[in-house]
Amino acid sequence: MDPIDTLVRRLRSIGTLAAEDEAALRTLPLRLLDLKKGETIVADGAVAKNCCLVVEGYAHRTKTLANGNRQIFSLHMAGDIPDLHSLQLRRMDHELAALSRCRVAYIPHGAIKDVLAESPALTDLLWRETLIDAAAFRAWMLMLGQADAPTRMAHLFCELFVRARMAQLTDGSRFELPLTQTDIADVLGISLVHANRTLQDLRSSGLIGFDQQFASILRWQELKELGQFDVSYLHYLDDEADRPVQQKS
Amino acid sequence: MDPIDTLVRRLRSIGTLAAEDEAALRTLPLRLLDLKKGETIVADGAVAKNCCLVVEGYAHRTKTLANGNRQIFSLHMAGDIPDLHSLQLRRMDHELAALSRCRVAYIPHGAIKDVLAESPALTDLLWRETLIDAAAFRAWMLMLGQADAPTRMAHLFCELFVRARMAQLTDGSRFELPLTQTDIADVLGISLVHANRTLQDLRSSGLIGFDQQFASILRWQELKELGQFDVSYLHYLDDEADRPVQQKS
DNA sequence: CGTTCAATTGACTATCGTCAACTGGCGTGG
DNA sequence: CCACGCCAGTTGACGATAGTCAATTGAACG
Repeated sequence: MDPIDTLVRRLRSIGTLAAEDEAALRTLPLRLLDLKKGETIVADGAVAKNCCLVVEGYAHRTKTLANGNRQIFSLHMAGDIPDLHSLQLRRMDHELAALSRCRVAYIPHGAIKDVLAESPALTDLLWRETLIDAAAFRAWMLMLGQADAPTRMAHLFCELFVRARMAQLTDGSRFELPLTQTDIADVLGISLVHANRTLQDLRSSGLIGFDQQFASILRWQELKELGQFDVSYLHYLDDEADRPVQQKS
Repeated sequence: MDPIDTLVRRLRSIGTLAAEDEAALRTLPLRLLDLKKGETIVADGAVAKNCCLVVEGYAHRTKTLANGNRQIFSLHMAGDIPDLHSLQLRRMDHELAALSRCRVAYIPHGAIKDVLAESPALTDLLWRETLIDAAAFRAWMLMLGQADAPTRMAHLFCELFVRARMAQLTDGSRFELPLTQTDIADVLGISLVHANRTLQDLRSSGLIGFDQQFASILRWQELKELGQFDVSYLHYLDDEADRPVQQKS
């Protein structure tokens, strides 16, 4: 899969990308890198000189408290640029790392700025992308502050499924999700033991299937209700994001 | 106080603002409005046509879950534009409202876009402002997911104090903070009763003073440690943000 | 002077965290 | 080839942080 294709698909799902802007993106110099699970992409406190486009697999952003507690802020799949903000905030206030084995493309800030200088429309679109990132943080703040563990977990699966589907990474109701239960616990802000028990509840009530590498949405409507999930915060252009899920027969 | 003065001060604290860009900002048409406590500024789901600059008092962003639980995402003081993101994300995914009696200035999107079209530097600066907003969300996600109530509360007072000081809204270690304990609870993601007890602990241990309208930082160093507060996520340009607090004698 | 809102307190409950032990799979190295 | 260690998942028992319910006080306001 061509790296820029994934980016173009992502941008087209949230806004209008003119042909000449797509052409400009395709001139960007890329440095491809394959990463192992857990490898740091950009360290907390580092001064970034590149942005990092996820091409395959998953990346995540994380911050660790003095007592060792870790919070995962976001998960990123093909087409995402998790550190796009570093264009304007050079010094990282958190860490970006590979969640699974993954492939990323480094793009120098200078090259991106050159392209943006020529296109206000593309500037708007990338700005919009960073704002959708922020909107997702708000959605997660709402979960972390106000929802119990089952709701949070259902919400997580809802968000990841919709994003994967919009990025054409799903096969029906099934998609790759290389998360350990420890990772899930750190996203949801609950303990590993509690994450394990909550996951078992979701599985046994037939809402989702999940084993290490793959997740399946078994009852979309019920999962959405449990997770209090409203897709609008992801700010996709069209209604495709909210269409029902066809189950495998 | 001139509305644009507060905005200029805010922008100068996080980046470089050229004289001609400041001049351009001063040409923006403003519609001033005085709001009562609790009044909605922009409703959840609304399509925004203006941005809203806080001139006096406090505004806040909030979202309510189906079960009635409310999470406050952020508090905003003079110089902030809490809905700057609406430039690129027209439809609100949360509500903006007055936290206390406050004065705001509406600025039409069109006027801002006209100014930004002439100045890439100002575009970068406002983009940066929205990204600092997102960075604050991450800091709060970390608290909501990983910290206990006393830590969260200490962190809240740390952040509000530093921002108020940078906005020149403090008098020594004292600043206006028109928050009810219900508001605090909704920021911290804890119950009102628990917020009340945690606040009493902070007061009786001598770290802060707080009564309805005003907060005082009594032991800055200890408060920072309890709140695990590291100012860097606010991305101020200079070190002033991290200087010690002089107590009143 | 009554009503409402904010703060406070006590008592009880429950969700969730911690500690600890056990299982199974997988890869590596002797 | 098998033993060992490591990692991920699972389970039980217990404790603690935090939520809920309920009642009281005091201040502000009309």
